[in-house]
Amino acid sequence: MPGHRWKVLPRKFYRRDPRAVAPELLNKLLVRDDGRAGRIVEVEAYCGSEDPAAHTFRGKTARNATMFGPAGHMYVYFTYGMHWCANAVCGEVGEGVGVLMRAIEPVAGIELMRAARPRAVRDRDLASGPARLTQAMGITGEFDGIDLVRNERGLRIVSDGTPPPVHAVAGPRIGISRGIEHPWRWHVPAHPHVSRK
DNA sequence: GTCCCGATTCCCT
DNA sequence: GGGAATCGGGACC
Repeated sequence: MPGHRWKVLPRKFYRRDPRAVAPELLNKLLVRDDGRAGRIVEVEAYCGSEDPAAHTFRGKTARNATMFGPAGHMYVYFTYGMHWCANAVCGEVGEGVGVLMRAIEPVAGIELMRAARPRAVRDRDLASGPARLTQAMGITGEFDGIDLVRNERGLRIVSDGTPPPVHAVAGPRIGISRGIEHPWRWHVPAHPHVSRK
């Protein structure tokens, strides 16, 4: 992989409102040092104490502690008794805000992703969905709290120079029952690897 | 301690 | 479109 041409996103990129960070994460690359990499094509912002859909809405707990920590770290949580989901922590320490990565387009290490997701027949099913994404990339609870800026556990988010889409599609978030009025989901227009239309 | 349900996925109809 | 799988967090008694 031409890693030397990739720039790791700096801490300051994340130290902002997640609603500003989220659309700018589109077209960035989530990269593992085992060769797996994918282009981020769908994200959602979760906004702490002002957002009833956020895990952090009711304050800090053992489970969500990472979200209240420094920006640029990764919050990984377990849900539905079987799935992991991954977020980039944003904002300032104590805010409990971040961006859920919902879909990537596989761009490297696709054989490893296939091995991790043997049931996915089509490439577009490999990582189009928040739990599919973590399965394809091999992300589990062991990655909760890692510093993406420092490439901990070999995981990072980089730019290859591709800008975010000029007109990202915004709409309601998926799978939530409260806060549905907020258009805090963004995806690359007409991209086949987005989890839903 | 008990109970409900979730930032989901997959398979069946 | 509907339901099962599967279990821990968190609200509430």
